[in-house]
Amino acid sequence: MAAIQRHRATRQRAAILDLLQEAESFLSAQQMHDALRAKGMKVGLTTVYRNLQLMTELEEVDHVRREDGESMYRRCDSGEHHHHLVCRACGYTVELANDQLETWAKALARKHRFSQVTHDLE
Amino acid sequence: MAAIQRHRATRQRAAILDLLQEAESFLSAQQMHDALRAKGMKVGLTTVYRNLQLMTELEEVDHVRREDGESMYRRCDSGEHHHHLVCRACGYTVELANDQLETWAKALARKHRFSQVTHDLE
DNA sequence: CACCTAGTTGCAAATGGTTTCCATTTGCGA
DNA sequence: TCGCAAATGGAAACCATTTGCAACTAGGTG
Repeated sequence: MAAIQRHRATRQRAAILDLLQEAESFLSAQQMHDALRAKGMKVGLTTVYRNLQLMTELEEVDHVRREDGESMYRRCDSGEHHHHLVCRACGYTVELANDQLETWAKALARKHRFSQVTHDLE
Repeated sequence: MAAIQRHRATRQRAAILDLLQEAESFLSAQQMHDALRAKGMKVGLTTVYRNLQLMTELEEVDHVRREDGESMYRRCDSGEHHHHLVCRACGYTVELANDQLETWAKALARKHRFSQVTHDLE
């Protein structure tokens, strides 16, 4: 949001980004924290949360909520608007770039007199 | 879950259901609690949560999560699978019964070799 | 109608994810 | 090398939701 913002390159931030880079599915903040500690890195849970929040704002990672309300994060390949297909069993995820849905959503919104439609689909 | 379960008709349960009946949009457990107290009714917050949980299991109410993770509940007209169109400003909601989406979702799932697809769309 | 008992209630305390406080550390431009 | 704002992290605060438990009650039974 901030017009000009300087972000430093810290060991912790790099570690979190690396972890997300390797991950093949969504991870929760706590899972990342555990994984980092397991690797022997000293990173505070608070720091993980703060960086994920920052990266989400910068749109470097995607953020979705599980059914139980826990936040899950994932580094996305494209910076564009898209959806995910998530396996409930193993968490395997497929990214979707779907114009059809967009078109459909807009038409639907018009029909019901809504505007500025955004949507979530998992 | 229990095969045979007897549910009593209590003052509190009726009040919660009434409130949902009148509501024109989603309500959080806390909002309901406040509303009931405002009406002069003595209902414990715990009771509100427990009844909402029960009603959700019995599929008498729908349950969705707001962006911030808070649970919102609404009594639905139809007991069938459907989606909602929610106004981000006022909370006004439209229920959708959409076969097209279902079909699309299934085709998409097949394409990516998923099965037993469920989805959320708001 | 009085009784029984499992469903129900509600306060307090516990949970669990996430955020805030604040003192200390650390990038990094000058 | 200096200086300082950004960043860190452990503890405490937050807040929605859940659980423990003793008291209460709807509603079927004798």
